[in-house]
Amino acid sequence: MDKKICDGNHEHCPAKITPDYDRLYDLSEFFKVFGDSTRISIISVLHEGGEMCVCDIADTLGISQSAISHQLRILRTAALVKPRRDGKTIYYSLDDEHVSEIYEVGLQHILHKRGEIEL
Amino acid sequence: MDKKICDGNHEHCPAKITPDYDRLYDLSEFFKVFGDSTRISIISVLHEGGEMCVCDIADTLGISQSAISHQLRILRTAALVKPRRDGKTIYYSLDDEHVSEIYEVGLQHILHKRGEIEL
DNA sequence: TTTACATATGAATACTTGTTCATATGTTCT
DNA sequence: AGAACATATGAACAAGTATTCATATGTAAA
Repeated sequence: MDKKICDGNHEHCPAKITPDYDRLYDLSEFFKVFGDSTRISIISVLHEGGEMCVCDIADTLGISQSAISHQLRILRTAALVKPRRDGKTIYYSLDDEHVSEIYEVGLQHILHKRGEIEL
Repeated sequence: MDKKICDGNHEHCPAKITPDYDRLYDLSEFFKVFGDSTRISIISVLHEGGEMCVCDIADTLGISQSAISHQLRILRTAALVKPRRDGKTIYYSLDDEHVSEIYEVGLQHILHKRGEIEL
């Protein structure tokens, strides 16, 4: 009952590929976290400025403390940032080296597309 | 009228950072494209299998031709894939080397988190 | 223990987005 | 020209999500 959409008589009919949907789902969820301007801004700020407290992030970005806190939770859950408490203040920093790497590659890509970088 | 949220008396009050919001918005839009399971599956399939036509992508993933076509448009608009017409058939492939790079780094990240890879 | 500060969170709302269904476009073959 | 095939697209609906507002938690100082 394999419902073929096309007749399969194409010149280029590639070898069967069996996608690992679990992996791909996790992967899309991972990238989804980068795909919001507030969250990528938080990542950017932590990437540039290193460890920073919530209110300084909010102040730097001009976004409400509540909104930042909500997004930090998502970033925390995804293990992209990690908190460190010092008294009343909680400092956040990037958790994983992959985060910086992906941020940088993505940035290079859009700078390249804008012609602001030669590569 | 610089409404400070915190009093700024923290031990670690970092140097002023001025985010480039235009860049960050573009960057988030870029990552947003990766952040959908259908689109990342398309990217995955093209990454593994190289150039492939629409109906083979749909067939491989078990997703309707219409849904694939809609998502291909988004990928095309973001310049992540490029089409090549051959008669009735349109073959798609990954457009930019950055796409593969980001896909691979992201995959490594989640495999690492799952403990399926040592790094 | 009150008061003030830093952060987190629940509920509600407004907005975005992915899929389906039906149909349109464009190509090839007869 | 007409039929069949491959892909694209518009409209509608459902589902997800980011922000705001109000408030709660937790910590430190008075």
